[in-house]
Amino acid sequence: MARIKNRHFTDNFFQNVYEVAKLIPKGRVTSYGAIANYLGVRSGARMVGWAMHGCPRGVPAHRVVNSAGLLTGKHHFKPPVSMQKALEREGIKVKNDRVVDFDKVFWDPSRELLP
DNA sequence: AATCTGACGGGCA
DNA sequence: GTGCCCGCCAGAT
Repeated sequence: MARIKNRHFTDNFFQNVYEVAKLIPKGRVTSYGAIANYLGVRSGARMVGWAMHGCPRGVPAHRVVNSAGLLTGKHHFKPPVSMQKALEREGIKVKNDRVVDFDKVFWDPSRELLP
């Protein structure tokens, strides 16, 4: 697929991001890059992050962290600690803004979710 | 129109 | 493990 550079494509991309985010099982987390990869945009991790900037209600944005398991987006929550709180409430342990056992709670849409 | 920034990722020293 | 650089694309100024 050649690069499609119109608004329609980005709108779909944002929608897809929200859909995938909603599918993240409770007690699991995923990364921006994983979602981008699942959507076919290899280097769209930043776009996923930007999509979360306007995440509608019902989208568990707190379950999306960066590839290192860091809660890089916590500063966008009010209060910022609410992200960690939400994760801990679901059984995910967070220490020093980092998800403990990230490899085990990691949920890869491309692998666990079938197209 | 040009430039900078950003809830990122991967590669390399 | 840590730090720096580059690529990536959409908004904001």
